[in-house]
Amino acid sequence: MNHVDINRPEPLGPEVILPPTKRGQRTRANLLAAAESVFATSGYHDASIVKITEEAGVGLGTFYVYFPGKKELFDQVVFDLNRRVRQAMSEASSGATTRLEAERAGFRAFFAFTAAHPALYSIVRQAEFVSPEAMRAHYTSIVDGYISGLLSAQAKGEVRDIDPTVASWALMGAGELIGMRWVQWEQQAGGRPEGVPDHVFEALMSFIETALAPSASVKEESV
Amino acid sequence: MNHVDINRPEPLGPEVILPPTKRGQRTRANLLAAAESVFATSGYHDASIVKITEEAGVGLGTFYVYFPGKKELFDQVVFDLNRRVRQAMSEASSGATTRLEAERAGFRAFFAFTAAHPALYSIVRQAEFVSPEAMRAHYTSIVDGYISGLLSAQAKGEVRDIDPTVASWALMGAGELIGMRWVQWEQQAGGRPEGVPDHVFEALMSFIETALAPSASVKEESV
DNA sequence: GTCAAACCTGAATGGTGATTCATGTTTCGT
DNA sequence: ACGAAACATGAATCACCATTCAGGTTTGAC
Repeated sequence: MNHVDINRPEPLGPEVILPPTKRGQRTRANLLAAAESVFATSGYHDASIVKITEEAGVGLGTFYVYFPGKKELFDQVVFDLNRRVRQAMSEASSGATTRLEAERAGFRAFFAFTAAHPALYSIVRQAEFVSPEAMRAHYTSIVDGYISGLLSAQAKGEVRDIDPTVASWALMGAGELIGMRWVQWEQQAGGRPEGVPDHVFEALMSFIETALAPSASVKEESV
Repeated sequence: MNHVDINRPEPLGPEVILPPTKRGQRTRANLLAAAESVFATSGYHDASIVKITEEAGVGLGTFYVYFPGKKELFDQVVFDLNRRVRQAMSEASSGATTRLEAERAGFRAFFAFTAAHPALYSIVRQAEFVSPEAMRAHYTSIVDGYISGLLSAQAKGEVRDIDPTVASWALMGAGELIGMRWVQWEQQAGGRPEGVPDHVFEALMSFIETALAPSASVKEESV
C-alpha cells in the first residue's frame, strides 16, 4: 500500500512481444482496454470474446491475432493493472520524507486508483479460479514493496519491532476491504467519489499509525 | 472476526422450505455438501450440475427437485458457510472474559474454520459476479458482529476511541488476507495445517492489540 | 395393504461461446 | 510503385451445459 519501494523484476507476463507496426500496437491496446472494462463489468465467463472485440471496435477474428486465448488475455490484464497500481502508489509516496507521509500518500493513491479503476477489485478476485498464479503474483508483488518499506522504516526507528511480513499482509488486507466497502460499494450504489470519505481515511490512518508506531505515542503529529 | 455478538436476523436466504421426508432432507444436504466441494475446487462456471449430482450420488434431474437453479444453490451455499463461520467464531469467543481473550479465540476459530473449509475463501470471492448480494451479506454480517463487540469493549474502556466500523472492516481485511496467505496458500502447496503458524498468529495479535489498546501499553499482558 | 404424495431419473432440448481458417486489405521498406 | 509481412474478418466448427419433462420408484399415513 505504501512504503513503496519496488525493486525486483516484474513478476508476471514477461515475454510480451509488441506488434511491430503502430496500427497493430493500437489494436492490441484497444483490445486490452476493452477487456479490462468487459471483464470488470461482466465477469470473466460472461465476457465473451465477441463482447470484447465489439467494445474494441475490431472483428472477432482479430482477437486471435494478438492473444493466444482468453486466459492469456486475462493474465495480461491482471499484470497491467498490477503494474499500474504499484506505479501509482510508488509515485505518490516517492516524495514523502517520513514513514507517516509515505503511508498516507500510498494509501491515498491506492484508493484513488481503486476509484478510477473499479476493474482492479473485481478482476483480481476472479483470478482465484481463472488464473491463481496471476492472483498470487499480484498480491505478492504489492506486499513485497510494503515489506521492504517497513524494513527500512524499522531501520530508522520509525516502526516498532513487529514482523514486517505479517504486518504487510495485515495492512494490505485492511486497505483492500476498506477500499471495497467505501470505494467500490459506494460507487456501485451510484456515487463516483475520488476515494474513501475523509473520516474513514483518517480512522484508518490512526489505526495503522497506532499499530506501527515505535512505543511512545506518536499519534497525530501531522495533519 | 471476534468480539462476536451476533444479534440481528439472518441476512440471507430465508424462505428455505426443507423437504418433508427424511430421505428428501438427506438428499438435499448431500447436494449442498457436494456443491460446496465442487464450487470450491472447480469454480462456479466449471461446476456443472452433472458434477455436483455425481458427487452427491444422485441423478441429474434430482437436482431440480430441490433447487430452482444453479444460482439459488450457490446463494444457499454462501449462506450456509456464512452461518457456520459466524457460529464457530461466536462459540469460540463466548467463553472469553476480556476483549483480548475474545479476540484471540475469535481469530483462532476463524483460521481453523478457514483451514477446515477451504471453500469459504474461494466461494465468497466468486460471489462478486455470481451473487453480489450474497457477498455483501456475508461480509456485512461478520462485520456487524465485530462492530457490536468493539462497541461494548469501548464502553468498558478496553478499546481506545476509534471508529468501530472502520476498525472492524480493517481487522476483517487483515484476518482475511492473513488467512489467505498462510492457510489457503499453504494448503494448496500441500500441507494441511490446522491454522496459521504460531509466530504469524502472535504477530497479528500483537498488531491488533497495539492498534486497539486504550493508550498506555497493554501489550503482552497475556500468553 | 393401499394410494397419494414425495422422490428419483437421464435422455432430449435449446442456447452459448471459444477457437479456427480461408480469404481479403493495409502498411511500409526499398 | 511493388511485394511481402502485418493486419483484419466473420462464418463455420466443436464442445459443453443448464434446464425440462414424461414416466418410474419409494415412503408413510391410514
